[in-house]
Amino acid sequence: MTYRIATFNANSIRARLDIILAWLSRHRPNVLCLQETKVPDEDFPIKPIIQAGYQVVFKGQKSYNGVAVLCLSQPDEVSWGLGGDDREADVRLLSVRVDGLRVVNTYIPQGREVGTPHFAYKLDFFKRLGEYFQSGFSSQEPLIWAGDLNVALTDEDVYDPKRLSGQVCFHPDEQAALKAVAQWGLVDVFRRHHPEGRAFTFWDYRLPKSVDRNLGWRIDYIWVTQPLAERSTDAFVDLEPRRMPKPSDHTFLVADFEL
Amino acid sequence: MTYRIATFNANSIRARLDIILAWLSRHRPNVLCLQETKVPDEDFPIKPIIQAGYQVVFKGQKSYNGVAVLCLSQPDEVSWGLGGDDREADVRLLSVRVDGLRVVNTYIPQGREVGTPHFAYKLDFFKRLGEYFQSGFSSQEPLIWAGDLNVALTDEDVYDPKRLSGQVCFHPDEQAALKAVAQWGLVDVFRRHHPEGRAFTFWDYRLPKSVDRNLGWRIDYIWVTQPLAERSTDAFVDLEPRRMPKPSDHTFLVADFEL
DNA sequence: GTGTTTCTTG
DNA sequence: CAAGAAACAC
Repeated sequence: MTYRIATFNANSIRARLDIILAWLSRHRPNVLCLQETKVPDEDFPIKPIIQAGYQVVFKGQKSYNGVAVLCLSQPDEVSWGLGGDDREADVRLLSVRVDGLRVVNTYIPQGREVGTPHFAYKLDFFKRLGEYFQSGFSSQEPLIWAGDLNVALTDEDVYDPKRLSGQVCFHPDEQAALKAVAQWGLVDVFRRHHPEGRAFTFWDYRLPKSVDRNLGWRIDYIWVTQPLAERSTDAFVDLEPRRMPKPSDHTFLVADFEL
Repeated sequence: MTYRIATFNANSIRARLDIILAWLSRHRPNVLCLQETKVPDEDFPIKPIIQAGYQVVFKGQKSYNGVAVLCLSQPDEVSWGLGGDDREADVRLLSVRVDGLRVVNTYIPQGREVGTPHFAYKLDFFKRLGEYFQSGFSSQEPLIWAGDLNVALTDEDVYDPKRLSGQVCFHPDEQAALKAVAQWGLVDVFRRHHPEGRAFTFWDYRLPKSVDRNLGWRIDYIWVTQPLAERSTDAFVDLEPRRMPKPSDHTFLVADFEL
């Protein structure tokens, strides 16, 4: 049976609720990872999601960050954050076990400007995430790491690699940090199915007509361990939600598996 | 042929653009007077109005006030304000000649609290408006005075005359000031067709369920000189726009004439 | 450009 | 309750 997992940076789950519900109804993923829900837990829109037939786990705060995982099956073994006393990580990393799979949903810090404390925090977040996988899981087991990673890895992953080289989200230090995490034993399922070619998941609101001119970035990912890579049948970006009225600046990335 | 004129306090023309365009398309008034456009002239949404088949003249400012007149025919002899050096009156009174009629669109000051300088300005505005009609026009000619006058005249014009008596927008001094203007030779076309009965044009956002409980005020008017009063065939309040999502706190008042 | 919050106004 | 402004973040 085909098992579908998707990821979407909603940029406010409340502002995007209609788009998300329509997308769930149309694509019926087994799991949807959401980032930037931007809502305190007491205001999270649980009801319409339940009504759509999904289980939901989440953690958020006012204004910034916030992650959620929606599942057709009941998830178990839910955990948040990277351990230690970094409470911000709790609204950036949400891990669930569902249908016998481990799903780790992350909203990696954006980093603001190269050289700032925010940028250092981003690199450190990757480092701790690498340790998190290393010490907590086996890459021989089926594990999915999905989310907005706020890093484009190659020249094919940004609209203008020359101009953007060294900028935040396209800087060698970030790329190395992300690769180091993946080195543990993760495969970029989108690239597995599309080894070359541009396909973006994010288009800045601030660039006029960025979608029409395809001035985008591939910064949302679904990485999987080998047992799942072997069973992956397809991966694609769905442009449609980014072309709807009042879109997020990101769109949905989808991966299918034959389980 | 039936000639239709309407007035609407939009409470932001940008926030109400869809409601206004839908209403224009459905009711096709020859003239629509708008108040509280709340937009500087450089940001006024001219294009969609032209595309709807209307000419438009307007004057506004940031945040507060602002008036506009939309016409199927091209208006001429456009003027703003009451003369003198009161620049606020320029974004509260807009006069056009169109189809051989004089249309004076006003957004009368709300007055804030009885006894304040704002209340005094409101009374003075009425006084100067009386002089404006007296010295500039003949009540034997067809003239229309429309807009948000921020005064309810009778006990039939507010939801609770006992409680509201003496309050701002239902105070004897305001009522006298409005009547003194009308005394020049103007007929309240809504009351001409509905000599009694409650029919409101404004429901405060702050009163819970004010529309359902009909806790309203009749403070928007279309007044006409005798030549037009004789030709008036109907006048009505259209509740529908006040029941739509994201409504203004006012709704449309309409008057039809056989010209 | 599009979210968020907080403030001010009616 | 719902406009607008201003500040902040991405």
